[in-house]
Amino acid sequence: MLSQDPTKAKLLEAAGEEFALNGFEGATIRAICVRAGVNQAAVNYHFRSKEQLYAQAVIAAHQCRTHISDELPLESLSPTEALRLYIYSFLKNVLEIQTDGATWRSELMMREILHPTEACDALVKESIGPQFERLREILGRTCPEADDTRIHVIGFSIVGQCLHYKMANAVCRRLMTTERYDQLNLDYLTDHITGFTLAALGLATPLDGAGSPGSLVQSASSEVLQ
Amino acid sequence: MLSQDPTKAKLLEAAGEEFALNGFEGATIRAICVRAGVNQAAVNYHFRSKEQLYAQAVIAAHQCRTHISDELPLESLSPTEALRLYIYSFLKNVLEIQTDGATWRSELMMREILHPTEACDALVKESIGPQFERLREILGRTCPEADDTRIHVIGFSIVGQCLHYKMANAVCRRLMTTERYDQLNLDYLTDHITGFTLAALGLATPLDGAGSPGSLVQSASSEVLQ
DNA sequence: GAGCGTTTCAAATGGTCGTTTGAATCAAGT
DNA sequence: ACTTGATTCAAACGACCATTTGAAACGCTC
Repeated sequence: MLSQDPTKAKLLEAAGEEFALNGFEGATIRAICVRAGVNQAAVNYHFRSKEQLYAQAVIAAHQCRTHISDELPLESLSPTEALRLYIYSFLKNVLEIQTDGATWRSELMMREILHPTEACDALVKESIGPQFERLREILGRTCPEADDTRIHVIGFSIVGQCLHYKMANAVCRRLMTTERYDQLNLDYLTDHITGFTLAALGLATPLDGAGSPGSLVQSASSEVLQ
Repeated sequence: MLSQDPTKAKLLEAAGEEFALNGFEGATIRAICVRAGVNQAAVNYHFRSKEQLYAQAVIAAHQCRTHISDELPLESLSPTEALRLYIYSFLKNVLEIQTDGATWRSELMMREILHPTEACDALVKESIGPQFERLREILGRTCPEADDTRIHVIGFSIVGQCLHYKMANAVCRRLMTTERYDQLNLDYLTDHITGFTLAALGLATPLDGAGSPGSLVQSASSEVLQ
């Protein structure tokens, strides 16, 4: 946590968890302060209101997130390898298979995405935007002639596929038997979404009759395929 | 609205709008009753509590929705044409380009998907499930050898791409310039997602260097491409 | 250790929430 | 016209909410 003041830091952490769990309206200052172990009046002293606390909590939450954009050596990989690694990392965050127990951060982010408040601008500018920019760099290499709009919608197709397992998780569970749902681990989904996307871009053979991800296409493949 | 009682019907309608707009915690019984033009005590008389009203409102809301599964002649079309029509109809619902002003119904549905309550089971069973079943029928024709899990994840890839423009709408806007965002109308997105998906399945040529959706592949195309 | 600005605290404030109440009103059978 | 059961109504209930208050506790300089 960036804040030097331990009370503010504890409040931001506790507020993030409570807001993620119960939403803005559902979370109470009382519960936040109990969780933080501070007096109830501290919220209105350090922040001016519940709204301000929420905004600060959202910003603070994603400042602690490990950013894909910061750690992955995407430039040193081929476009297809970079894309696979990006999807893998994205899914890993989405599926909350994280070593630390900070599963509430992405939950808070989903709430802000679906029902944006004033904190959304900061969230996009500092976290989502740079992360998406890395994806656009990869796609710029796979589709050198594509215009900016096209790059964006291809990016949205990739991100949309990944986020669906977070956003509509409850529905996905109910649409499948439990045993089939349990097959959808990180590796399976990475293979599927990567294969699906690479085939769409002509960088791998299409999903076969059984729907399995195809193999990589050799260089200069796009001419061959057309 | 199915309910014969006009008071219950007005309450369910008003509750749906308020819950969609403000969420369960944010919506108030007072505001719902004002919107419905009924007395405040009517909620606890006709429904037992706010929770029950919410559950009934969610179920009532999607019972009025026009179901893709009911009206489209998917079986009479080729798989590729059926898929395009399905994606078009799905996007049309998602983007809320609907003649009636019932934009709040899909909003209520999104809330229930992201934060499911007891109403989620009914929602999946009666609305989402049958709709997804139609998609699975189409995909069963395009990927005859695929197992059930594979059909599901391919379906999720399609639905995920479409829903992203609803779920993450605010983020999509902020990631693009306004003029570029305005390009993303129903036709553009239908072309893109259909082309992306058909290419991934080997039913169309991959997106070209400019990222534009490719043309349809002739029959027995999968052997040619491999 | 006196003075002073900052931070914490228990308690209270006013407001709004979901729910309840009991009387008023309505509809229909006799 | 009277009875009876169902529905509506204005008003009030207790609970909980975010926020405020003023005193107490703290950290620091002189």
